[in-house]
Amino acid sequence: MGTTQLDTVQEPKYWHLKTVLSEALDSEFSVGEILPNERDLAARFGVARATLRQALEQLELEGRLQRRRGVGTTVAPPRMGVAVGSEQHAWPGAAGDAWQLVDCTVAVPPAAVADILETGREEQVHTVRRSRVTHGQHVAAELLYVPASSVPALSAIDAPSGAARARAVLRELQHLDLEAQDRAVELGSARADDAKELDRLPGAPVLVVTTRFYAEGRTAAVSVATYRADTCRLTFGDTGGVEIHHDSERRAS
Amino acid sequence: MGTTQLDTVQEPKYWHLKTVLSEALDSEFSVGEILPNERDLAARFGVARATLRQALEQLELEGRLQRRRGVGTTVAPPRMGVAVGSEQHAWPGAAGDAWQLVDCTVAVPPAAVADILETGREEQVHTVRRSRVTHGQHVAAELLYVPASSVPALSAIDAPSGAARARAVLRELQHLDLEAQDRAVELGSARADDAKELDRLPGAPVLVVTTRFYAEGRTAAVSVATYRADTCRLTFGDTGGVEIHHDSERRAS
DNA sequence: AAGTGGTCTAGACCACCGG
DNA sequence: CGGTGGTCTAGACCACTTC
Repeated sequence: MGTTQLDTVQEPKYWHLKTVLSEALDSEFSVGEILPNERDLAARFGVARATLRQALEQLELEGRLQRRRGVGTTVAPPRMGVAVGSEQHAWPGAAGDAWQLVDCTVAVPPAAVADILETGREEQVHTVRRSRVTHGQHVAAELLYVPASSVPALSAIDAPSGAARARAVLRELQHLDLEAQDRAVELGSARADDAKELDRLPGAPVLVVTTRFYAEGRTAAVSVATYRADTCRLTFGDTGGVEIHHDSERRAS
Repeated sequence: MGTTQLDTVQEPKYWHLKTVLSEALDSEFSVGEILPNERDLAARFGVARATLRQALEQLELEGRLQRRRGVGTTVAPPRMGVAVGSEQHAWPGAAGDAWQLVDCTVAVPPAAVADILETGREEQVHTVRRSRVTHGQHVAAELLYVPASSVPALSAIDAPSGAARARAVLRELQHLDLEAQDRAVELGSARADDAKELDRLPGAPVLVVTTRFYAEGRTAAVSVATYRADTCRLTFGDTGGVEIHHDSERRAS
């Protein structure tokens, strides 16, 4: 990349810098390539390191860069498309649904979830933890909240623990008649536990997908899935039964 | 809020600070209330202003705070739910669809859009600009790209300009038989023009919703809608025909 | 003019990864 | 161990809003 001077304009330096870097990434770097370190880059552009970092943060947010402490900054591959619309309505755990069981506990859910489930704010529910791996990348962590009333066959005490218990909860769920589901997407920042599972630092930007499952006229379960915002593009197949071909579900290694 | 000391722990100060502030927001502030200014807050917690700002940035990202230059930092209302799933498939511009026409130009779209449309990268297309207002708030800016081949009745030169031209393009679109649509959501940062329309600074986090409209076996139009990530929760109605009642579509003033 | 948040600097030290 | 990105400081000045 050239050592182009930053013109003295009435535009924040970090914004200008981001543009310059972005163009350099397009033309002079290939996916996976390592950039010079932050101190060198800052010196090359004649700005303080903090300013340079502001530009890099933006580019990372847009999925153009990937930074790892102790390693360096690399050019990120294009975001991968991750199907969220879920082909037809199906309970979590239906045949091969891209999610991998981690474990299951019984715990009091966050107040926001309790309100949606219409359980009391102190009431414990089954909490299944799952994680999603796509194209070899860890892209999402999920917590699935299932009130005991949705899986009456499961006694809270006799079920085995961990993954076996998780399987049991999901198996019981399939017995219910799924009437509808409801989804919302919003921006969030990764909690410490999710961040660890996603191999990011706490606070990393994530797309939070909240899904509400309806059965027997009420909310039978709620899923809160946390997707890495830097590497994922969430896709919703709304194709009305028509088969669509994409050549865009790619991700270079 | 208390002047609680930040314990010396092995956890970033800004992270701890964010937690403390978050709890204070829950218990001691109400929506719309103005926080003390950044210099005072930093002094009160015994940290540098930059560190305090890191915590505030996180809270703003999560939609808990709203900051405005020259004004101050206020407690944000809960995010508003914005329907994106679009009740059944429909062309943009169908009866009362929450969007407001701004204008229309003929221009070369970004390369990524040209690729999806399968037009040449130099080919000009109709570009309709719309904006979305929900609950009195400016929540989204959209660019709708329509190749001339999708609206053959419109000659590129004789159509009127501005909003009138936009209406004409949308009217012609309705004549096509919409076969399917396809949607993706990803995180982005606001370009200067979108930022201005959304009353944010350039670079503000946005949720970018890309919708592809299929008709006559090909992609007939592409919409790129930019939603304010701080104030919006995108909802997708996947309710399979069942009527669902929410009590959550609220937004305090 | 006064007060706010936004940008920027030039340093320092820390946590983590790799050889 | 050396090198990387992550955190933090204590200042300064700027852009904007409000009065």
